[in-house]
Amino acid sequence: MRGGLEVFAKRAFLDAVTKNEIADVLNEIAVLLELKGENPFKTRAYQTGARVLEALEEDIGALIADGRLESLKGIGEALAQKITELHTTGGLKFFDNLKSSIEPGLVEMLQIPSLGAKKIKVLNAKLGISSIAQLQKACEEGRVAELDGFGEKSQEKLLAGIRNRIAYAKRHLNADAREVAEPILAGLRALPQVERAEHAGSLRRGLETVGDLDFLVAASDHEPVVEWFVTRPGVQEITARGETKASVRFASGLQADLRIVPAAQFFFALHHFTGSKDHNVQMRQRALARGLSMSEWGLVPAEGEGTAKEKAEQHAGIQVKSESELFAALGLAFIAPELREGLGEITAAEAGELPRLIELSDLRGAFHNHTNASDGRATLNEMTAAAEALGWEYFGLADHSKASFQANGLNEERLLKQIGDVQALNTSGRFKTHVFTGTECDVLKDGSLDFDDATLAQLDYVVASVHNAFSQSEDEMTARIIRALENPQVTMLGHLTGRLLLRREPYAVNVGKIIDAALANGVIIELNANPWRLDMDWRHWKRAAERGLMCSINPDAHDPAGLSHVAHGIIAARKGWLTKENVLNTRPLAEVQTWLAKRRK
DNA sequence: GCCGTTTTCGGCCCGACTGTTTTCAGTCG
Repeated sequence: MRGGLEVFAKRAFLDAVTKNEIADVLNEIAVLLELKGENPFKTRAYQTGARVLEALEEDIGALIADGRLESLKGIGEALAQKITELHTTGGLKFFDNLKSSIEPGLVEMLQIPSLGAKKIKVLNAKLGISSIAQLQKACEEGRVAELDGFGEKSQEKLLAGIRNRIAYAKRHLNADAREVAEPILAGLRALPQVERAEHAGSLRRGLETVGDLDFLVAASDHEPVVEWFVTRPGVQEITARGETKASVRFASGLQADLRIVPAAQFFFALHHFTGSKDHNVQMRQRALARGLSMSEWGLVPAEGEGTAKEKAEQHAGIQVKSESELFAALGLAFIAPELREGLGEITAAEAGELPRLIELSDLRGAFHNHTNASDGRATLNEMTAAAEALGWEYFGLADHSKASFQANGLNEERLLKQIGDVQALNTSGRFKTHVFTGTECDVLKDGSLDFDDATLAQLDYVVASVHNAFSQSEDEMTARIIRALENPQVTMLGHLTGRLLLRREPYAVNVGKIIDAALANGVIIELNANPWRLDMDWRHWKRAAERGLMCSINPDAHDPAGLSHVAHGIIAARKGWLTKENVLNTRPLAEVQTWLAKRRK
């Protein structure tokens, strides 16, 4: 969110403000209103408005011009006025005034666990605290514990939160979190008291990074399960421990939550804790429209006395034996966890228009792989053997080109020799897997390619990738990549934004224009399946694929184990609503050969 | 601030845990 605002400030005068930049401002307003102690429903209205804009597929400028903003559910008169002012003038007086009325240190204090708007207000009013540093000092001097509503424990917790806030705020790669989660899940399932166990949350939704782990268990006896959970190796701190819920923190900062529910409620709880928040809100609203109240406890009549939990315990509601039955109870087809982001999946499920999402078993091969000829760690034979062991019909080689000197990129001479090696290997019949010759060819600063067309024409396919001059302006970078896509020798674009999740920001590039150019030139955009990359981002795929963009799920493997990266790519592809028809490497060998030949003609 | 087959006011998703209370507010998801 903060990043978005910086972008907004920088380009406010250059160009029309985008819907995502407007959404960032609305979210920021919500935070500020919360700190002011405004009506929480007003705060929520701004957040809802931001979500509506983020999910908007139509051009915001057209909506404004036609005066149709208020036709969007969640946008009323006041928000429409503010959105219009932001879009047309690049600024918003209301936002400026609000910002200047609140000390920035108060916003920063929200990062500390157990500290919300109300407590921050008290700290500010009673002790004059308006920054994390001042809060730390007050805690150390024992002044916070003396306040009404605070105590010794709160003070200690705040101090710990301040000290650890960097580690706590850190997110974790989905792949890393999964590695921690799988043994815990297996262990839970092996406990005699446990009937069912699943992980939930953003890990189950397949989000590229996750903040914490969520485990859900149906168990007859709670205490032994909680005890087992909080004594896992690596647990540094038990942050909560109740009868049905426990939270622990690992040394890495990763937090894990355990929730125990009765078996009858398991699938309601699984759905609830798989989220996302937006998906859940929409599902609850749908339930309410049908006279039902939905929670992690169940789906019960909204009318009548008692809480949802009490009604569920009296079996007053609908019983389900799977998530499919839960969706069916609301007139919906089963929605895969990866789609539960509140981005149109409920409407599609109602209309029976959910896609049949791609699965790992649909893959018949993979492109964009390295060998020790450049910066890989295995030979051509070893990599081909690994591809054969996966049952793949084909394996696409793509070592670096000479401009990637740091990666030992191949020059023309070495590339031609490699082509000969591959041809010899294919004709030898040593492997059932066919090897495609290729290159990951550098896109040079001006958009020209690192090999000339005659050299590229000798290959089966070409991946064009940017590996240097990341600091070019958005216009330069966009033009550079488009020029590469316009070269008929290029088959696919590698890692579109160059991002490394949690490590390196994407370079500035206009994704929309790149997608337009790829469509216009019949070029594939890769979904780089390396768990650090997952690039192009899943958020762009749904719309792009609807327009006909072809995807290739590429492992970017540098050793045999790296081929399994495709599993991460499949998850990202599913989040992008992709079916096997959208992805080149689900097709049989002969079809792929035809496709590649046609593209290069 | 938004919304409406209960329509211009009065709701707005819901529950667990913690710490501080002595019946509950705040935070979190």
